[in-house]
Amino acid sequence: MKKKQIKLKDIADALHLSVPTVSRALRDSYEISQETKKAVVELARAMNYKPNLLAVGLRKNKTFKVGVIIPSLWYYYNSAAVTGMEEVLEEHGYSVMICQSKESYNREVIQVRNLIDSRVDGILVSISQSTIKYDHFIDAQEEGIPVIFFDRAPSYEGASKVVIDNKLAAKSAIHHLFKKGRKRIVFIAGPEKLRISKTRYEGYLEAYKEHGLEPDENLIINCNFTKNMGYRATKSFLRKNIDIDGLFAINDRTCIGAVAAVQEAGLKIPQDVAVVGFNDEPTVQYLTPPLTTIRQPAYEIGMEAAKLFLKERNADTGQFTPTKLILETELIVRESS
Amino acid sequence: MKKKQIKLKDIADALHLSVPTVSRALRDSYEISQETKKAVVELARAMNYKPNLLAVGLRKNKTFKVGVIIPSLWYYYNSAAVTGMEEVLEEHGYSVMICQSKESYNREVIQVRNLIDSRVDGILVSISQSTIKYDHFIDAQEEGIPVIFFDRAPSYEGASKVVIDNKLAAKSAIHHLFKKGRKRIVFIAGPEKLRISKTRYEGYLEAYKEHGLEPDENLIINCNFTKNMGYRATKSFLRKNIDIDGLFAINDRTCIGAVAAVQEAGLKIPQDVAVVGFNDEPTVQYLTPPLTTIRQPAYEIGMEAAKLFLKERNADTGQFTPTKLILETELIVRESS
DNA sequence: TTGAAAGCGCTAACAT
DNA sequence: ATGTTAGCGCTTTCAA
Repeated sequence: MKKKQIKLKDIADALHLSVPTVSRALRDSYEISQETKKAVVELARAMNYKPNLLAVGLRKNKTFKVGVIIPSLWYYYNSAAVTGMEEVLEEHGYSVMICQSKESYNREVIQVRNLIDSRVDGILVSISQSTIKYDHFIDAQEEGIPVIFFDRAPSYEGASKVVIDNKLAAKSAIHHLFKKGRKRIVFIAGPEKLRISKTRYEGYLEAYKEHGLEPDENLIINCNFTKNMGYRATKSFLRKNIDIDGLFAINDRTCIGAVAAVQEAGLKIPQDVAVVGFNDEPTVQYLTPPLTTIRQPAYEIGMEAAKLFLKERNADTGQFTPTKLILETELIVRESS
Repeated sequence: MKKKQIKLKDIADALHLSVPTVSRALRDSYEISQETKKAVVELARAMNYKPNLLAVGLRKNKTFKVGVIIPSLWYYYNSAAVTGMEEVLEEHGYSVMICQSKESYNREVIQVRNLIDSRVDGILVSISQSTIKYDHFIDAQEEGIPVIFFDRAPSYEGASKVVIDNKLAAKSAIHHLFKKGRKRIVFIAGPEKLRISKTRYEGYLEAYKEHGLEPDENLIINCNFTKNMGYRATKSFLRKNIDIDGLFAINDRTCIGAVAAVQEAGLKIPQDVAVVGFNDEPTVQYLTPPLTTIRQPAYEIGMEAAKLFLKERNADTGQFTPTKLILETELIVRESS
């Protein structure tokens, strides 16, 4: 049943031409006569010729594949970013290979190596929670593969990044809660090592300072990035009976868990505790009460990261200046605050 | 900056061997002496040799890439299925190229063609809402590329499938509502053309029949697969003031919209209207009230689809019998019913 | 305007 | 146990 793949030679033979001529004709080279071009193109269509991308890739040392590494497809903003990238890249003939690090540094390293081995033309990464070394990315760059960080970017300055201003976003959330008359705001800070956790925490602190209030360290909860962890951490926090009137969580999932814990403790949202999340995941507007949260432009982040790749793919490695793009977030106020 | 890629020849030259010998040594061929093997392997490690997969692929006519086409990464069960596939496939050295059809037949066709052009070793598909012709899949099969359908499979019998028993699942939901004393159950049926919509509708009808009740056609709502559509469709349905006491939605997203509409109309869930969704998306247990829903084993579906691919990748095309795997669903009872 | 020759990096068939 | 030759399908010299 297996159909034979048409190759250049088949067309060449049929038209009594040579293979290179056919190749050039199909690429519309100036050195080929109009008639030849026409004949070749028509026959190629008729025979349903498809270039063997492996052969082209081998020859040109390009694969037209871009590797994307994200912590997890479950994260709404990761999927959104990937979709934004595809939007941009597919127009330029690239396809995307998605790898999930599952928040594991080891997996991330392996995936980068695999992508290098697969000779992808570029790597776009949102780093895992546990990533603290960046050698694997440097390796990729040394192989001539441009690396672009998006969303979760490391401190490493040798590559371009597309991020949001996490500090500012956190500040805006806290100031919003201040405006609602809240002063004792719990911060569910996420994993300690993660850079965006720290940065958002800085925003939290700065907001307090700007408001002339003293932050209380007891109000900080570190926990992992899941609903369950948010639930459990909040639950055990509430047992301490510390006085609170507001809550800001590093992301919506954790926030959903926290909200459940708060409600179980008999506290009313927003009357007793005003709540703000982060990310504006699709379902949070249907929670009871609908969640106030910070929308980050994940789709746009993806698009911009892809555009940076397109810009850098041909740049002479060695001496290009990495770009740092900062996109704006938006506070979406709903009934939880 | 760009490091030179080490190739077989570099190793061969360094050891005064021929390229094929090195190649065989690295693949642990029986015909190579132990010492040579050892020397080659060690040097390869030391030089950080990585085979050029393009060249290997060109030679062996394999790419170790598998194409996956899904309607959308937003759908929880799609992401889950993809993750399941990766789990299985990465062990066998395959990487996955994910394409989102975005429910568009045209995009799906283009993506299949691209995957064929990229010479993927297999294609795993959950078809789009608007797919009614299957020529593109047949094309792929004719090129010798195994095609496996998962989740949303077409009626086309020429390829293996991994699905759930949609009729049975729907029946179990309706019977559950019957047990709760409900008789006038709205069915939010999703897009009319979609096969799983029809099948779940059949389950709805059969349940009624088995229960000795006459189904009422006025209780069927057709609408698209989004929260908003669920909301709007339910809203306008409720305006007709038709008597209802139960609601079953084709998926959780639509269901969330429907629930919002029902609650806005002043009806209590589950007292006035008992509600069952479909998919058990991660957030639905945190809705108010937590949603009763049907869990489909998306992750397992993905794994099984991948395993079928592994089984079929070497089978002689032409005369293999397609497998049809049916996985079990589970009704998760929560407070909405 | 076209063709011949060479080579991308690898592996398989056929020597030896 | 190792080397020689050839070829996967394409593009890029270079030559005519």
